[in-house]
This record gives sequence, structure tokens and C-alpha cells, in this order.
Amino acid sequence: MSKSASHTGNADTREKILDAAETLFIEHGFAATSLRAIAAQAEVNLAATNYHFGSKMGLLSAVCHRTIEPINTLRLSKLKVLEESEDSLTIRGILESLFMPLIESGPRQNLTAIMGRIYSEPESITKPIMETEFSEVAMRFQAALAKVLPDIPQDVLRWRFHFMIGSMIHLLQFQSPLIAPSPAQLTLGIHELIEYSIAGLTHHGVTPDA
Amino acid sequence: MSKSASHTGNADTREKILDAAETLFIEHGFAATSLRAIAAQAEVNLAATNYHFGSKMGLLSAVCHRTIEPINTLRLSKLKVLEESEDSLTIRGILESLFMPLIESGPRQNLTAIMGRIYSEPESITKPIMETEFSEVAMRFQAALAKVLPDIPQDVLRWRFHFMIGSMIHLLQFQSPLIAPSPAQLTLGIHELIEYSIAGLTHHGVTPDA
DNA sequence: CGACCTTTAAAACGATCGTTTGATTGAAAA
DNA sequence: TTTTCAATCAAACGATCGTTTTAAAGGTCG
Repeated sequence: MSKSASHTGNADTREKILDAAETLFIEHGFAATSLRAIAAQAEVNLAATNYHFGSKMGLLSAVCHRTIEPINTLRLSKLKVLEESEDSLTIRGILESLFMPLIESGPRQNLTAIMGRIYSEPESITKPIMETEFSEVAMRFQAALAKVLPDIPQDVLRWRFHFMIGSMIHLLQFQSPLIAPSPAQLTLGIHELIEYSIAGLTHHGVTPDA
Repeated sequence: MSKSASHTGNADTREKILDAAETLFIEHGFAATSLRAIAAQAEVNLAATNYHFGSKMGLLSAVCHRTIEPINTLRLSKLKVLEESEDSLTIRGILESLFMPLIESGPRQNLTAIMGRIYSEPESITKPIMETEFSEVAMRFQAALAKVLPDIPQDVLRWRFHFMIGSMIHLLQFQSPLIAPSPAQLTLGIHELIEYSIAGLTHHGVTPDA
């Protein structure tokens, strides 16, 4: 392998490929981005992409994992802290554990945009990635929410959870078009999202069923 | 043109292409779907796709317009009714005008899934489509919401509007994976979405700014 | 019928795709 | 130094892409 750049006299080809792929996947999507364009932007040989990642799909998985893994680790560790001291488990705490890592897990550029893009690719492409990267986090947080919202029926809570995830994805994607991609704007958006989601998750209006 | 099938002795090639393209775009996305695959599924000649729609991009535009135009027409007409009798303009009314057409505008299959897919394609592809199809509706409904929510600052309301759209998109996309694609399920989801959005739009919790 | 025009058909265009091959490099291990 | 092997390189593989071309078909209308 070539995990640590110890014996390669180079500024890590792997990382350069990952950076270029991330940028181009965000901009044009997975299918519309060619390995040649990635290799060109990374200033590496075309064959290096397949040498280091096996296939285009393997490269996508690596790009996703590099960004998502630290976020999810931080999410789960924050949630664990909340769950250990019983009465500290609140909706706000859960949502902060879920959303704040998006702006706390490191200085990576495009960190959120690539997540938004992954979520939006056709499931025929990202299905295996989604399952390996997100299934545990989704399950754990949904269970935590069920615990602090015992009076919301499971069916209704699942709908609301999906709506919340949809809002998050849309926020992550909207760094490019209308709203400025500045970290300050994103931080503001995350805080707005938390308040919005708390209101949506906890409301007791005219619930149409159950 | 060939709008009405009057002088073609055929079950409208145009419609068959649109149907096939819609299905395949939903399944694999725009870039990953070839015109050859579309022509094969539609059981028409390959050249027919370019003859009727000019280009692959023209075909995508036609697929989008066919689905979205009736929905947006219904949305605007409903909103207009609300706006004509002053005191009937409520948040619930506005949101129903925005979301109910998704399940009222006709019996078309895949109606919502294609909308979810369009929203999720890279903006480098769908930008011109989004502007022609959605800009007016988004502006009108955002203005209507601002009128009935005068105590919410414009900045905050714009965030919340984006969150709501994100929830809608995610609902439209989730017909395939987890939740059954039955019309009944979608209807239920729409109603849940309306309640969820009302709660999120109108809350007066700890708003982090303004 | 024969002229006209929309539509369909087969075939090919050049370009680009993901992937593989085989040679070459260069530093660590012997 | 010699051996060794991960890493890079140029080049090509076969396949598939969107699009165009050219011709044939088939209806309408004079």
C-alpha cells in the first residue's frame, strides 16, 4: 500500500487524485466526470487512478469515505456522551450531535458539498456507499430521537426524520448557487437547521394520522 | 411538429421516447443514461431521439417540462385563489397550494420521482431547466409566505424555505428505496410534510440570529 | 397518379470512455 | 552493488457515447 508517504519521493499522488475527484464530482456528478479529467486536474498519470483505487467506483468510495468517516465518528462519539448521562439526552443535544460535526470535523474544503452530492446521486450508484457509511448513524440517531420523543408514533417520527435529512442535504448542496459558500454562512445555516428541525420534530399540531 | 397524433400512423414515438427517458433518468441519472438505451426501451430508432428533441439535453428538458408544467400551473392557480380573498391566505393554504398538486395534477406514474431526480442532478446540467421551470413558482410562494409571516426576518425565512424545499425533494426521491411507492403512502407523506413545514416555518424558538 | 413533406431507418462519424498492458523509474533491502 | 518491488509512464485496448448523414417509407393533398 501507500498509506503513509514515506518512501515515495512525491507529494502523495493518492491525495492529489482524491482532491481532484472530489472537486469534479461535486461540479459535474459521478457519471459525467471522466478519469482523464481527474488525472489532468490532479496532474498525475491516467493509470494512477486505477492503480491506487482499482476502479472509478473505488475512487468514488474513497472520496466519500475520506470525508464522511471523520464526521460520523464525531457524531457517534458525541451521541455516546449524551447517552451516558441519562438526563442530558435532549432533542437539541441529539441534533447538535448530528449536525455540528459538519462544521467541526476539520478544515476540509468542499466537506459538505461532496456529502450533498453523494446523497443526490442515483441510488443505483451510491447504494452500497450509503449503506456502509450511513446506515449505522441513521439507525442510532433515529433510536435516540425515539427515546426523547416517546409520544410521537414510530411511523410519524420516521417521516419527520426523513424531512430533517432532506433539509440537511439541501443545505449542504446550496453552498454553490445562491448562498455564499463561506463557513460563516454554513454555520448560520446549521444553527437555523437545528431550530427548524426541533420545531418540526416536536410539533403537536393536527397530525393527520395516528 | 407532431403535437397531436393526427397524421402519424403510429402510437406517438415522441411519447414513447419521453416515457422511456423518464424511467431511465430516474433510475440511473442523466449522464449515465444513453440515448441508445432510451431508444431501445422505447422501441424506436436511435435517430428518432435527436429528430424529435434535437439533443439529449433537449430531451431532458422535454421530460422535465411534461411533468412539471401541469404541477406548477395548478400551484399558481391555487395560490391565486387564496390571494384574491385576502383573509383566506394562511400558511396552511399556501403549503397546500404548493404540495397538494404533487398528488393532484394527474395520474402520471413517476411524476414525483422525476422531479426529485431533476432537483438532484448537478446544477451544471439542470441550471437552465431549474430557472425556466421553477424560478417563478419559488418567487411567488416565498413572497406569499413572507406576507403571512411578517414577524419572521427575511433572512431567516429564506433559510426555512430552503429547508422546506429540501424536505420536499427528499420525500419525492424516497419513493423507491425504503417506503412503498404507493400513492397512498405519498399522500400520507405530503400531509406529514405540510404539518412538519408549518411547525418549522412558524416556530419562535431560540432563533440564533436577528 | 405524382409531388410533397413528415417521420423512420440503417449506418457511420469522430470523440471519449474505463480499463489494461508492458516498459521504466527509483528508492529500499539484500 | 545487486536484487526487489511499489510506483509512474506512454500507449493502446475494445466499447460506447451523442450526433449526423443519407436514403427509404408512408401518409396527405394537388
